[in-house]
Amino acid sequence: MGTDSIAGGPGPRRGASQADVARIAGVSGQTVSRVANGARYVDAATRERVLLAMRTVGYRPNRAARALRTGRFQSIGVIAFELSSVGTTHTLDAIAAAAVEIGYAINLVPVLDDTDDAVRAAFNQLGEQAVDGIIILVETHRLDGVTVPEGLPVVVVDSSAQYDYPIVDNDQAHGARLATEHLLELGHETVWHVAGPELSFSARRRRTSWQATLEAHGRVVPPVLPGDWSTGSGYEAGLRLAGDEQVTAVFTANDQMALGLLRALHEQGRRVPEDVSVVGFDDMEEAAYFWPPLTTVHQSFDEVGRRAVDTLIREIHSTEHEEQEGLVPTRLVVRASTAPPRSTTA
Amino acid sequence: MGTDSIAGGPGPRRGASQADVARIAGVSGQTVSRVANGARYVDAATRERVLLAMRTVGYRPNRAARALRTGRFQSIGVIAFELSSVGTTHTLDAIAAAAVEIGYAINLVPVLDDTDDAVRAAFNQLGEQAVDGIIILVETHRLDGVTVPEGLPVVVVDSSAQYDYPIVDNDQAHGARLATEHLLELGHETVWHVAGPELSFSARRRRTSWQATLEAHGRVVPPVLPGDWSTGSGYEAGLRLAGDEQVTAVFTANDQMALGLLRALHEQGRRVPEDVSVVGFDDMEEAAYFWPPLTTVHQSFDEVGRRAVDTLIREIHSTEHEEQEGLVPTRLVVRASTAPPRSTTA
DNA sequence: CTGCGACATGTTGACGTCAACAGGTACAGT
DNA sequence: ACTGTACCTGTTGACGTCAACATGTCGCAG
Repeated sequence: MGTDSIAGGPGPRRGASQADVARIAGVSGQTVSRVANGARYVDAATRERVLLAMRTVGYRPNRAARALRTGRFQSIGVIAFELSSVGTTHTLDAIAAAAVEIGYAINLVPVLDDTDDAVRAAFNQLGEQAVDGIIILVETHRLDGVTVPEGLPVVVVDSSAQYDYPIVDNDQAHGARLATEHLLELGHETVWHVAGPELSFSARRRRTSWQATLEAHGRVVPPVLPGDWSTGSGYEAGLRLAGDEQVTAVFTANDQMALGLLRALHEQGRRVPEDVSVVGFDDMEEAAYFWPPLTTVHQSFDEVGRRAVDTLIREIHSTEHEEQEGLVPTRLVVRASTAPPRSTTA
Repeated sequence: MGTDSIAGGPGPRRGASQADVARIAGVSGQTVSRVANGARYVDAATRERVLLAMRTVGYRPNRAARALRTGRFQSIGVIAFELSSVGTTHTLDAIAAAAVEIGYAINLVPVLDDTDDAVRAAFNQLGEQAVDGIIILVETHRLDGVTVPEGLPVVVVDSSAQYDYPIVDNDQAHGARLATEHLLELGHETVWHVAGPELSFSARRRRTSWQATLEAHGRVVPPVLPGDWSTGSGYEAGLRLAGDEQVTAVFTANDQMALGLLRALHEQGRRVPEDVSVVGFDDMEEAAYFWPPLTTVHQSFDEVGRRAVDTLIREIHSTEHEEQEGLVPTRLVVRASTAPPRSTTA
């Protein structure tokens, strides 16, 4: 029979090709291509015949061939660091959803550790990967020595402004200011801060903004407690703060650390919010069920993801750089972990 | 000059090709290919010359062309549902890491909602996507009417055994038994259960195993409290259980629901573990910092992800199906949320 | 009845890569 | 010297697709 066996072609798995469809439908390959791509100028009857043939043989266009021919891959690369962090995960989720909706595939490249080499390796991967653009979800500033392949469009999800690429992010500074001002307005003398990791720009922005807000209100700026996003580091910070009666208000750079902090305060017999008020950052799903329910800064990861994709697609289709910075507003969600201090100076 | 401008080729972005490297190095394209793929029989000097040429022009092999030629894409598709769930995220993270280490790319396809159509759409995507195999992280049993493209290797991360594909998962049944027995051994009369969503096989396995364990010990099986993995649903369940003095031990199908439950119990003045013991499932990072620290079942998502990739790769390279089921053992982590009941029948 | 635009289809070739084949050279064993 | 084997390199063609360029047909204005 005409159906030749597995032998012959290079790869093992060979689905039906455009040519097969063309033969069955009695048209040229080009017409099949036209139908597949929804081009104009195809007779309705012909189109039907082709579609039928496609269905019978189970035709699927070969992305590799298409990409080779057109130079377009309909795919965007996402470089992510530490998928397990709340923000990254949510953002990735939103990015994936947005990308799929416009027919783009997601090429996920994890950065295994935060050495320069790992980051470079990730970029190299994407260099030979078939992607039309890159979204960087990496939470480190270590992108210096790294060369982005050729003129690949790039969008960075980060609050730093030191790249030449468009940036999309939650408005960290605004959120941190909201959190700090909220505590001051409640009557607290000053606000302590448990920071995120040094290398994270988000963390840095939150810290800077907290400090600036305190200074703007003429308050003392207490020493920063170091943290690394983890619940454990929040717990450590909590143990250190619990001993100090002066501490009546704490702003932690994320919710997970806030959880650890709450736990440490409980253990040490400091009540929240009666003795100490706590504000987090992220508004992860669980935050509303902390004990007590956590006042925190809500971030719109969905919106960030969607905007990142939008921006990247626009970069891909346009020729010139548009260097806009897209900050998504954050908002304070007041729950039960904050209250006026017990002994207000009055 | 020889360097022709942007015009000419189809796509806009054209990096250096094998031919360019060949010209510079003064060899044939085939030799460049050999160097790129580490083939034997290339003279050391020649290899150096080629490598140098590669570096000068910044050559990166074109994955699309390679895939077209070889029929191999060095890429695996991951179909994931609800990225934001703890287990899925961790597993995806591990999968990505494992895949990258062996030079495979990850093609992430989210299932936007849990309708059949959405699942089918995801598969279709991967059908024309360039992937060598698929890992299914979808937490639903709705894979019935779905046709997996051709003979694409598939690995399912799920506890159901109803597919013809290899399965890798944490040993849910074992974990649930451990949790239940732990509570019985502490002296509790019986154990209540807050279940995960109906459609989830993991949830179902945990529930079935909990029930079987109770029956094996001749205990009364209390009615199941419905949940949907969310903290909120755990809270609801907690409110319902808090009123019943009979309830002294609860096993929730995941940690997030346990958090909600703890909160509800606190609110209603039921102390944990003095009045009620609670066991979760997942051992998410935060669990150790709940109030009180949560006794829970630890899952090795890393191991599951690694095994899933291993299995898939083996499927890709071998011709026949190996239908083994790889269950990764779980273990109980005892913290402070469990204790003997106050009034042991003695 | 000529000509021109809108419609409909087909032919050719190239995207970048690698498998298959086809030389080669060098050196061992006979 | 002759054969065989290990090594090294080049030539050719095809993977499946689509852009560019043919050809057509049809209907309608002039």
